[in-house]
Amino acid sequence: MDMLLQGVQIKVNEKLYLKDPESSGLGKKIVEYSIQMINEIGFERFTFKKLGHQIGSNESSIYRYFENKHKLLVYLTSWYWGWMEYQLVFATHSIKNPKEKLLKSIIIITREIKEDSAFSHVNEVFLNQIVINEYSKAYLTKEVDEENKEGYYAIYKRLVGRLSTMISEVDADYEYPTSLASTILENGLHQHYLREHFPSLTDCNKKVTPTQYLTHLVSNTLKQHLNE
Amino acid sequence: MDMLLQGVQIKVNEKLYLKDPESSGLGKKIVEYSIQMINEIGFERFTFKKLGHQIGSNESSIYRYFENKHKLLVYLTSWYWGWMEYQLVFATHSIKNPKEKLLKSIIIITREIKEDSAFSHVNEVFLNQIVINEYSKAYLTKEVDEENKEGYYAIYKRLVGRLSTMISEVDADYEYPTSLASTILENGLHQHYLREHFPSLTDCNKKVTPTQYLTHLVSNTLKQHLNE
DNA sequence: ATAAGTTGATAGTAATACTATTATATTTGC
DNA sequence: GCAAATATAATAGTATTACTATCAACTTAT
Repeated sequence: MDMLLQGVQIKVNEKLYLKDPESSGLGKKIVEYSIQMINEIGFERFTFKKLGHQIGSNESSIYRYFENKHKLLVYLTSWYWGWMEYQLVFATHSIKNPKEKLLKSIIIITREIKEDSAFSHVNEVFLNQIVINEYSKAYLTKEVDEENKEGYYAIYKRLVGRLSTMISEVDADYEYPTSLASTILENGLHQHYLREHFPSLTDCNKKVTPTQYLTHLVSNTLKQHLNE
Repeated sequence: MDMLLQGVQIKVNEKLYLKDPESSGLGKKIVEYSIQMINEIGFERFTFKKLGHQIGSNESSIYRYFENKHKLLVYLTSWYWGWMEYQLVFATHSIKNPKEKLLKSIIIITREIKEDSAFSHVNEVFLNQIVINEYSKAYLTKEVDEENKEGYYAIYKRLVGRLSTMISEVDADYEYPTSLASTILENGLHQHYLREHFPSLTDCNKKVTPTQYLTHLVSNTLKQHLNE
């Protein structure tokens, strides 16, 4: 996954941080090592104190970048969705055929990330794991409506919107393009999780990918309509 | 939803509690008010101390029933899935036609719970909300594999299994019955959540239910096969 | 009536999730 | 090259969480 990423920067909502982590060495370290650490010990056990220790920096310094670990998680996952959106647009913009375009998009969105790409301090492989294991915790909170109003989830929503549009371009009569789009994104993550921890709850395994399952699902759902 | 529930007891894994909450008045109070409180303030803010205060009991007494709030959450959600399984079996056991049976099951599983049923100290309406808002947090932890081995998620797995079987009975050639079953369960909850907090991410709304969306999805996916 | 078990009250510990203050580096602007 | 501005580190402190331990009081079963 080596693309023309030099000069490209993923923009996330500025309210997610107190000081832009991209603006300094320490900020980048915070991002780099928080990804490593959350992936390793999980979000619950992760603390700013531990992270400070790990990067040879002070807890209080980290608090100058992020108000709390929840906002850091929303920041990291937003970044991930921004990166995903970039991949999606990049890989599909030249595809004219709507069906082909949609199928390509499903591949991009639901595949497992196995290789780190060109953003030096962000490990997308780990970040993909974090999104699978922790993303729900970012929005399943009592503050979700306020945060949503503040635009914390704007990138993710834009991504669902893009996918929804592509679905409608394949089948303008399909009644649930947005629900189907959100299902692809969310259930893509879920099937990855099940494959890893609850193999008896999925048909996905080493040989069958969530991509295949969801491609089949979407394909048949829309084909049905086209044949009517 | 008034059924013959007298004499029926939902059994959950015994490792989830230190002392069976069904065995005493205090235990039942813990269950009743923890459901209320988690629903009200959310799982993160919920503590045994607050609960103790609410029920006029001591924090330490609650710890004699549940090791920690995580196990209480797994207990409550297990109970919910056990209750759901009961509803499912009860409502579908006499249906012979596989397609009809599956459709009825999807309704049972994905509908919003609006009425409290006959289990005195368990409010299923609140519990349904808790499952929508908090269930992922029960299994998205670093301890999931151990806990799974201990059988904490057995009821949920059995429920997915039942649904998967029903799918295969409608279409024996469909390649992803288990994934589709887990999608129905999980995405059912998710669409309810989106409808409430992210209306722009779903086509479900006051008039269109997650049940309709998922029924349509499954119907078309399987019909496709039957028509081949 | 006594023993066994349950609950309540109190105290205490380690960790978490911060905030505040001050000292020390480092950067930058001129 | 130096002063001013800014960033970071160190230390301390608070309230809350998530427990554990102990002992007293009360309830129930025999």
